Amino acid sequence: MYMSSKLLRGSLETIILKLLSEHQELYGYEITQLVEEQTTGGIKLTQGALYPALHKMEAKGTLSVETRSIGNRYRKYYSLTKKGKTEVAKLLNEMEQFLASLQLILNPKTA
Amino acid sequence: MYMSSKLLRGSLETIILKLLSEHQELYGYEITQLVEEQTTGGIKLTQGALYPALHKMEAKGTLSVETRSIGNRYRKYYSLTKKGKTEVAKLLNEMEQFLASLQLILNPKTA
DNA sequence: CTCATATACATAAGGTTCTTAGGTATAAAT
DNA sequence: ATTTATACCTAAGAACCTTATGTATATGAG
Repeated sequence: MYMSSKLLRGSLETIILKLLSEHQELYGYEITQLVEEQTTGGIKLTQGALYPALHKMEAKGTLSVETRSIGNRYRKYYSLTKKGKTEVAKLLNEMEQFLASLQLILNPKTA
Repeated sequence: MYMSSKLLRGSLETIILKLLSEHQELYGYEITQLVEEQTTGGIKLTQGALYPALHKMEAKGTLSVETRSIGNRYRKYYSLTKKGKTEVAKLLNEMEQFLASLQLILNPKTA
């Protein structure tokens, strides 16, 4: 499990929040599967990046956790807090602004 | 002079190479101006990020430098080496792939 | 004419965020 | 029975940036 691109730097948190804004709750491993599926393998998260990110977001108060037993195992289900919902909107907005700027560099108007 | 977004992490080198693929030669300060103009202020490079990046790219062999006197001052003009031209293509390709993947997360097909 | 701002280079300390590498344990598949 | 998948975790180190600072010349405003 690897991440594939240093371009991902800085966008992991936004990606996690965005997915949780569409799924109500997700556990860590599930997030890595979702990202890989939705991007058809284009983006693969490393666990070394994912878990610390989740813990950080929980500490910040944007995510809440509920540990649930599945047979002899457990999963930690994450969901957005109220603060998290505000944060998604903010980060998605920032990302769109940035991507728009980046497009201006990548595709300069030939006008 | 500030950078505005942690999302820029990892894309600075690509941006510099892309601009030099369109301008033949540019000096450092000129690059910061160009980026700010082309993105209408959306992206502002910091000198603390720019100059080390230029030095690193020169060391890697993707850029060549020519120091030129302008009155009592000097400017360091950078241009793409042969290796640099190959690198631009590669990095632009990687960035497009990544952005395409990112779009799949941001705008999941509702189909 | 003087003082602030713009131009133009540079480095260094520190922080964030990742990679890489390891560790533990259960479940399923070959 | 052994490998692969699931599912959590941490730690050392690297990479890349921010912030702060330094130096020096040129220009513009009052």
